[in-house]
Amino acid sequence: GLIKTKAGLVKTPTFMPDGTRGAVKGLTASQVVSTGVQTVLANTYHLHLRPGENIIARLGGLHSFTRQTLPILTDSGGFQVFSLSKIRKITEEGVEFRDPLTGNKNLLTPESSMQIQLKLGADMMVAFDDVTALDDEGKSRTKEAFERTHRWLERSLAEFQRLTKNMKPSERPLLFGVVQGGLSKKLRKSSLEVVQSLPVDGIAIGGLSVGEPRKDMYEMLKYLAPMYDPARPHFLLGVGEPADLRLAIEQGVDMFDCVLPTRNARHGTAWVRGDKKIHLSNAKFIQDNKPIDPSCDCTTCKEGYSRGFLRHQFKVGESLAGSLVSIHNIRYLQRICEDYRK
RNA sequence: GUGCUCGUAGCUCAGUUGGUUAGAGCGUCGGUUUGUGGAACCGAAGGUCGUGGGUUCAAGACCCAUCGGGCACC
Repeated sequence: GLIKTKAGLVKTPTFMPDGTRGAVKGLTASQVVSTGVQTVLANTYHLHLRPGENIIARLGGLHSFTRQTLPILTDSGGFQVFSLSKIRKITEEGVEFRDPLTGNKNLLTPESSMQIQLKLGADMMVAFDDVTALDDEGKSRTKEAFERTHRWLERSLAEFQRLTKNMKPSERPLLFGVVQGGLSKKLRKSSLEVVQSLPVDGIAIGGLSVGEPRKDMYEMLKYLAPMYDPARPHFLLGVGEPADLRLAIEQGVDMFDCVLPTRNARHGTAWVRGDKKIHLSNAKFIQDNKPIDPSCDCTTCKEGYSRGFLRHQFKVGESLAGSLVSIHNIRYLQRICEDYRK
């Protein structure tokens, strides 16, 4: 498929690396481009706290601020306040939470999430949703969160429409609604119907890949596959294992984002042909002169950085190793996407 | 040569008036990571306590000798 955004076209399926604080950790904007990805993610929650959307707007918006020319999708902050569950309070109005660094109280609502994302200058935005875990405590809240996510979606959409009504179509960002419902097929189906009944530009599937057995996620993706609106892109939030990507693409998913390629990279883990993982800090690579994956076309492999060199850099704590392997891992996922486009 | 001082894990060091199976940090080795509070975390291996005697129910610790390092003095 092809997604038209105000910053350019995005071919799907596509993988988006997470540039949570405005940068994919350890990479320059052009290094990110060099991996062949079509779009990157940035985060409402983090950028709102620091440096703040007003500062970024004053510095020309996300593209100017981060020097990234690729289309940028901002996440809504819903997942972040979920992962900060210890210090948050959910009300119908929104989520109250404390800045983990300063202790300051903050309130994120569907309306403020839309305002922040627009101020940041996002090309694609996500509606503010209520995310739950899939453990026993989370399960007791699944239905409540599912219902609230829909009410919040209507508020997100209303605020989005209010703020963008005077924009030309070519300047207007795209808005994704989020499907919730935990591991309940009944709720998921209903949630998908609600989201697709509204004039959102894309469908995001949230609340999966949060620790449930892989089988459960696969089953849900297979179940949802025939029900997607084919005219709109389908975005599976938070998925980034190669095998998961393949399965999801085969079940009609168009977009992914995940911290895994970059987090793994910083910790010395690289994917190689066959979706296998290697731990570059292992002693067996001390004298290994081969690139991470001889069949890979990423710049790290093409320029010949050896496993032995990378191991050394990891062992002495140089951040270059994490950057070089991030380029490789992102490229690995991007190649999976490209293979499916052929 | 004399005096003082120090020798405990690969490294740097804890180790109570002598009291279970001698600990830590770092390093080494292995693993975990799914809409980034994490360049984070979890686990494992690794020691005849310089050596040899002695005292004691019991010694890393006390005594003697010896080897090695450091410092001071002659």
